Amino acid sequence: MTLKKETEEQIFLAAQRVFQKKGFAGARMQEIADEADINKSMLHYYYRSKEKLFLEVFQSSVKKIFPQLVEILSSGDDLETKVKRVVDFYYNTFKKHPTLPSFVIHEMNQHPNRFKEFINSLDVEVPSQFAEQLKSDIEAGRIMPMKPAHFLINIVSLCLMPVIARNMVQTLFSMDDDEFENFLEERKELVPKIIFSGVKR
Amino acid sequence: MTLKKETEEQIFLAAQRVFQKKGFAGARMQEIADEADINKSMLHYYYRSKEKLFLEVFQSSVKKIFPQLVEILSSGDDLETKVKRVVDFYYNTFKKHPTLPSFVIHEMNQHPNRFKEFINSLDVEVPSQFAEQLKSDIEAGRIMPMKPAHFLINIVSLCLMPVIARNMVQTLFSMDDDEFENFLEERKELVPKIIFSGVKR
DNA sequence: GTCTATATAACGATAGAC
DNA sequence: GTCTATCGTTATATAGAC
Repeated sequence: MTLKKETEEQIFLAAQRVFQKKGFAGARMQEIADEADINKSMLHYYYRSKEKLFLEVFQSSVKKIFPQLVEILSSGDDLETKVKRVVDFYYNTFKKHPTLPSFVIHEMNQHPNRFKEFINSLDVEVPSQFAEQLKSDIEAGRIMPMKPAHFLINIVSLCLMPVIARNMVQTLFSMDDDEFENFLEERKELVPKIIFSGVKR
Repeated sequence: MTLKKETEEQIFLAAQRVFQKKGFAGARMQEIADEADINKSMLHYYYRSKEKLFLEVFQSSVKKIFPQLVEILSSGDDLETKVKRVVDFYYNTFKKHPTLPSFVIHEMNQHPNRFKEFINSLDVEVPSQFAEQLKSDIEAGRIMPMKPAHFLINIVSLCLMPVIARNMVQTLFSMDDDEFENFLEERKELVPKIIFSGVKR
């Protein structure tokens, strides 16, 4: 008997890497076992099935993206600070887990209803105070008029898309890995500027 | 003998639907055959293997996204017109093919090198004239200062992300399908406004 | 708990009749 | 060109020894 907790954790971490890279359909239990350096039977011993192992990884991945976002939006900060915190949070998270967002999106699109149920079970909701805060910044001319949904989707789009489509960006603009890292760093400053670009003159 | 061309075309269209929805690893030859209402053996008769059928679908999908983009950027239009045309083009394309962008991104991430080679074989390149055009609009204060790569990625991000993450948007903001369609319509106007929001005051 | 061996099912692909 | 039947492989999952 090695330590039970360690083995289970090893499997989970390996599964996370493989699922996030290959997706559920593309992942192989053998590959996860190899990645964890653990016998393939152990995967079933601890998680019963590929499906159950996947679900744990998927739900844990979703939790990395949404609750933190809502937590920042619910804070007492002013809007500009919130936006900067969201941008920072996303770029730091995806630096550690580059394939996390495309994984969540791909699997969410495979099972939309399962995803909806899980999100609802987390009750992550955009705080009602947020809409008023946005309205006041719009009236002050700091942000161009738009609904809260557009505002949030804009931030998320500008942060996530370059990470998801990294290969596209590097190919089209002939960037090597260092240049791409630098590109992302530049966006940390650029994205909040765009979001707070005020009304068109 | 039914018409050869029609059968081959039927298979391709069915494969397009299934691959774009499920991805290569998640797609089943039997499902493509059912979707095309054609015997499974015919898939191999016309396309030899799943891999070859997939490649045709993937390459055709990539061609739907990039060459048109470059064509618009290379035109004689002023920058604001170009942006509006790009936004219109993407929203119209993805209205017809909602799963196209997430499919291309997912498969591109599975085989980055294959993707790069194919893109290079198309020689889709951002026209050199474009950087100068952007510079002149920046100097005129119509756009906040940034490199061409940021400018283009911003447009693509704001257009593609809501389509790719449709289920996320609809879940978080409790939109039904009609409300979501309306949301996209609103963005057709909003995105160019954001892009041309000028310098921060 | 961990391993080897194996059951079982699914899937891509082909052979061969028509 | 189109069909049925089937081969060969691979993948998930389990049985059973240790």
